[in-house]
Amino acid sequence: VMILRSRFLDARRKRRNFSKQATEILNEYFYSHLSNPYPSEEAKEELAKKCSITVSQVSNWFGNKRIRYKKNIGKFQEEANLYAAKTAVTAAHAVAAAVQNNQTNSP
Amino acid sequence: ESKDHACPSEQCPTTSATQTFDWMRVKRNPPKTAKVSEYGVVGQANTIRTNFTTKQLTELEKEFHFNKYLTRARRVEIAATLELNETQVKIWFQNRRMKQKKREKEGLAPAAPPRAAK
DNA sequence: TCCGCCGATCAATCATAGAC
DNA sequence: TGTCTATGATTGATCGGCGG
Repeated sequence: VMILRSRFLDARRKRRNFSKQATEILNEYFYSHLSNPYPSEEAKEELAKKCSITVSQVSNWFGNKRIRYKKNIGKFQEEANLYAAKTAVTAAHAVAAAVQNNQTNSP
Repeated sequence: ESKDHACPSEQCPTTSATQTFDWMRVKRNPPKTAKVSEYGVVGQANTIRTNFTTKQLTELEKEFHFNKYLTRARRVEIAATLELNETQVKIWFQNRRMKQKKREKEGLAPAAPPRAAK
């Protein structure tokens, strides 16, 4: 304890929660890409702009989200279903659906 | 870009997209920071993150300002002085450089959108 | 084949904001 | 007002790829 938390004045002290809508945007991306929630640098920049936060903050958010999600999947079940329903379809699913259609409907 | 994969077969109408994808199973190997005391192997199963002391961090920081990169000789010297592995010193400098880069980038962009026109 | 670096990420932890 | 939980940030260390 006496180990004075040297950097007891880290920058992490005055933390600010992101806006409700920013979190909304981040969660939408996360759950619509649940199979691979690793946004590219470009995607991060876009998310950062939409959320009015920095790219680093976007990276931190995804890093924390991934770790905490897999640590306790059950705890996020409700949230997952909420966003799964809210989000129409992912690019992957769209492609999969297209393939499915092609197979059933021979052009 | 989007290289989705692993999608065995989805047919769960009730439990939607809640599968266990590979990224959820990723497990990192524990640190191999084997502390070698004078006497042979004090093989401490160091599976914990080392907590550098303020003194060590101060010295490392000082050295960093002098040189962003270390030479083998300097690394050995510092490791001995601070009682750290050469690897720990090496990694510290690597992380420090990345931190430096991140800061430089952060402190020059989010300022204000120059030509945003209207 | 080994080593150092980079970029991204992990994983544990810190410290605070918010819920109760 | 004092916990207990949610969450953003920090950081030692790992992973995969690249170049020497």
